[in-house]
Amino acid sequence: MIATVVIDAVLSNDDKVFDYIIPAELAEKVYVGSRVMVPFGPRDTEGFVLGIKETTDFDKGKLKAIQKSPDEFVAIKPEFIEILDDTCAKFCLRKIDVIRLFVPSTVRGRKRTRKVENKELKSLEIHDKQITLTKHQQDVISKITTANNTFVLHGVTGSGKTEVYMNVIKRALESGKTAIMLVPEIGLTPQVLGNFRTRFGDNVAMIHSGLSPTERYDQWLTLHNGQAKIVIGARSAIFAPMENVGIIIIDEEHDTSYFSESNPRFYTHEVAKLRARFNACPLVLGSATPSIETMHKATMGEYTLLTLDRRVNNLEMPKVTVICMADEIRAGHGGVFSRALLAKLDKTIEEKKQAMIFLNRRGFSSYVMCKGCGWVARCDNCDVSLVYHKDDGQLKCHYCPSRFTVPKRCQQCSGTHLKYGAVGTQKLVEELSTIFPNIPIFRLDADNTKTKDSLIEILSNFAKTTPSILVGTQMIAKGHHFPHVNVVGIVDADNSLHFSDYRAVERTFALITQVSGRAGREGHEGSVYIQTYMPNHYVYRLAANYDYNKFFERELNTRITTKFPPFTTIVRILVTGEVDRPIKDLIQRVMTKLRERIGDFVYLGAMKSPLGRIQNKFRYQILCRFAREKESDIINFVNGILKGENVSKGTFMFMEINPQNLS
DNA sequence: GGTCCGGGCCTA
DNA sequence: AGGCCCGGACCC
Repeated sequence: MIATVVIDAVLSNDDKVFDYIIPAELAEKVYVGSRVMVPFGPRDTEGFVLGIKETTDFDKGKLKAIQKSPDEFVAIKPEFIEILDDTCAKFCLRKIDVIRLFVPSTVRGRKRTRKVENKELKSLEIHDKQITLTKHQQDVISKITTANNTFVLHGVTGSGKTEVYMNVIKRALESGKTAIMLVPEIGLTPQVLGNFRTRFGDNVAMIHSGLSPTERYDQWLTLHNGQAKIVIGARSAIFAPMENVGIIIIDEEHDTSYFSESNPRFYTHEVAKLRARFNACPLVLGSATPSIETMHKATMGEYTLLTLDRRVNNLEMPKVTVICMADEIRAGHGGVFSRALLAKLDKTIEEKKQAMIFLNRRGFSSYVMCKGCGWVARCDNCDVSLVYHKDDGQLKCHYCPSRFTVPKRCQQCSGTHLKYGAVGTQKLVEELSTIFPNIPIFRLDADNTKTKDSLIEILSNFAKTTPSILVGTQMIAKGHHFPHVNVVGIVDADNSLHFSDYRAVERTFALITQVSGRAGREGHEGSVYIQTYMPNHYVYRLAANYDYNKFFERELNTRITTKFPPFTTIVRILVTGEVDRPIKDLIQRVMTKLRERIGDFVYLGAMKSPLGRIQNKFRYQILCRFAREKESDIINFVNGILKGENVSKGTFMFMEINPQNLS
């Protein structure tokens, strides 16, 4: 017999497969999906069997034989073989790119990791207890368990979505099936894992990119051999090697982390749909603020909409107050915190409760500027200003690892009057410590959660300390459940509105709704203070009233009139490289070809990308917008052009469909 | 990914 | 003419 083999190396763009003889002594060991060692050119290489057949078109005399099949198991399960081609086509990936998502590096490669027995993964348990299901929850559960649709579960924060998830998962397990539960970020997995282990025992595995190679191998194998029936994880867990999947849940489905923004680029929802179709199982996209695209599909009948519009136990939604910071200044109050928020913090501390302060900017201040000449400290390698980090006394670039000492004088005019720009989380902690000297103030952002367990540590310390205040970036917005938080302050809410991006308003609405949802979860009224310079912006008015439906309607109208997704398809082609000129030429060539071969698209331009240089690489991009063509046709068309270009070493070119990030 | 091959271009 | 560097093709 002859095996079709994909070589585990990035060969070239033509995505070839090679035929090999299966020797008689390996006939019982080589299956479709098996990992094999084959002679390839001058040496032996690893590969994966994608098919087994009797004949070949290749010159039989030149066929070589498979050397060995090293594993006791079949590395790629039939389901993945089945969705391989569709996944490649959807995201313009080569077979090996996708196979590497299916089979982690710990399973590939020569080095075999030893299985570690009884390895305990850190988990975090915060709440507190079995809840009797509301009628709404029961309705939703019965709908999900009776149809294999893609469901959009639109549930306000605190409406008990997690309880719904647990129940549909329980049903899946009861009928002998397995379950995939995705959360938007690694930081959330320990908490969810803790809650699921309490309910389901050690049936639960966890997969995300933060695991050590050994842990990852361990978890992967546990799922692969069927020992664990549930996987909790970030986006890469959509590739968990389980069989007979009975339910797939994507929680906080609007979250951008479900888009892989580096190679290999894929969109979790699309993979989930392929898996759900293969397994004939329901897919649940849950969120308090479903993305415009998702909700649009629900209104068009492609997805089934389910709604939970009440909090459990009839809790009120937190009361939201929008505060005009310009008014504060006019009243002679120029501080970071408004008077109303300060008063509420006072009261909260008096009542021995907790507060969360949200600011989507880490560091101490966002830039250092000379008051005399306007010089701003910038990164040597990137087109961005440097952020001052007071805790380690450095200027840091947020786009590369560069660190600089803080200048005492302006490096242009030698002036000594340096101004520190917009406040970050570090500065907020400092201010709060001055105002409330005896109250523990915790901080949570990308800077102090680098080590594996630091996030869990901060969260659990905050959870057991009353009164206290937690300051953080959007990391604190997602899903965490803290019963004693009754006030949430949103400092500089406008921050995310100012991105020149058609999704900026949508993102701001989602962020405010998420953060607000942290307040008042356990029988006491919560309050939220939004500090803004644009108090009349509709995003604040609608977020304050929890009026998602109005917001969706309004945003969808904007997308129609401005011709943005879901009514058009945006394609971004980005080229990066160390030398300016050739990249410029390359992007111009591609632009010309795009223009030559298609008449019916709105051309937006080829230009230096908003961040013109990152990590010493120049960046140019083409943005175009297709109004009528099918997405798959667009992908094929653009990809055809890109493949025709020879990209020199050190230069990268790729396309993105409806990119999340335009910088 | 590694290796081999050939064209281009420098030097003598 | 000889050498060597780089980019492309090829590997079942």
